[in-house]
Amino acid sequence: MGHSQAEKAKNRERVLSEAARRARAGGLESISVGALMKSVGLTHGGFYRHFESRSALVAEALKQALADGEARAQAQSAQRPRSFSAKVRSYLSRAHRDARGGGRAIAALASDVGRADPAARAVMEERIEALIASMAADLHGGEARAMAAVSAMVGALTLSRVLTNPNRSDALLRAVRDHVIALEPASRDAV
Amino acid sequence: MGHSQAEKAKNRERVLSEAARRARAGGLESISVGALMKSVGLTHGGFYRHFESRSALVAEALKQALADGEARAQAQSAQRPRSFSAKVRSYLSRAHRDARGGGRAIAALASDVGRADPAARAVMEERIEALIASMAADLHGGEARAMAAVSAMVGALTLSRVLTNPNRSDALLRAVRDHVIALEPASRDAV
DNA sequence: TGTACATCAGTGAACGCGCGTTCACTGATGTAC
DNA sequence: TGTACATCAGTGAACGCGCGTTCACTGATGTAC
Repeated sequence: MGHSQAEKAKNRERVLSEAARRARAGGLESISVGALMKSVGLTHGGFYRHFESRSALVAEALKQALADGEARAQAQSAQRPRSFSAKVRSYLSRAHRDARGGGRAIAALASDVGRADPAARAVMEERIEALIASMAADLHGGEARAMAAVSAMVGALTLSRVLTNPNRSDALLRAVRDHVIALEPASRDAV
Repeated sequence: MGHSQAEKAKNRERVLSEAARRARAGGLESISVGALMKSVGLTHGGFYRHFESRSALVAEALKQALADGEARAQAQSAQRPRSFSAKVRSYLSRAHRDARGGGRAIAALASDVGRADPAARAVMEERIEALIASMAADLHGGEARAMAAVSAMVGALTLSRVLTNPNRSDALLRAVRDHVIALEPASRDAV
């Protein structure tokens, strides 16, 4: 059994990213110390060599969940910058709706965080503002339209995960996708 | 101490509506049998004269939370039918954002329910479809636009509850409110 | 380079606590006569 | 109308269970000499 410093750092990261995955899939409250450690192949006692408490982990897991989602989105657009419509299509895709543990974290965790303490809310606030700013840039500075776009995307993803009728869920995603894409001036004016 | 049948029915309703209030404020998982009974002035043991289990209560509380929200909305428009823009203004008001235990339940509970069993999802699905249909009627049959409107409203309310900066939260509500109101043909064409 | 020792990641038993649930009991309700 | 009795809403102690957390221990790591 190796307990080197390098392995410790690696284990900490494995615990954290598994916690982030669980948070995205089942909410922040679904993170349990025992189940978490078990799923990375460790026993619960060792948890406290990495984190001061469950609550400290949850705070970090929220950050990690948000960062993971953005990293994934940026990885997709790394080769060449993706168009506004490609971003919207990806966000409102069936694959994203069904990727419970994957996916971006804002939609999955927004109502959880809305009920949480101001510190957690501030962490997510920063990511929401960044998303609005990024959309506003795509929309050539229209912040109001960017807010509408982000709200519609987050709302649609959340609602599509409730609908049990797959056709209706798909239809909702498609309708909102087309609506948001049409907010882009270039696509409106066909420049 | 009176234990009449009339009082039993009244107590059951008090427990249920308190459970619905707690669900809207803190999520379905925030309902605890002990705290719930205490807050209506009873002891925990009596709970099982009214509900088979906590999980049975949660299912009913979800229905109640959804029904309460709609009852409140309908009460407002009882005197005279409210205009589309009045409905949107009310939904995206600061008062609604800040009414944690009051308010309508879809936005507060959608991500919780999205992770829940299909039965719970079907309960909320019905209310989502009804809301889309009602908005579509206001929008003269534009179901796609109604889906975009509902998504934007639910998303904006959820996100506005995360933002800690009150000015930005207000700005988000205003931007989405104006955007959604502009979806109504009459308001666009100024008939 | 080799040896002795301190460190500390990880183990697994044990802890207190809060939770949902059960149960024997109480006493007002409401029915049968 | 009055009396006896069964019912059952509500009480509060007790239960098992899972949870977060603690702790004595193990043994590989990595440093000091």
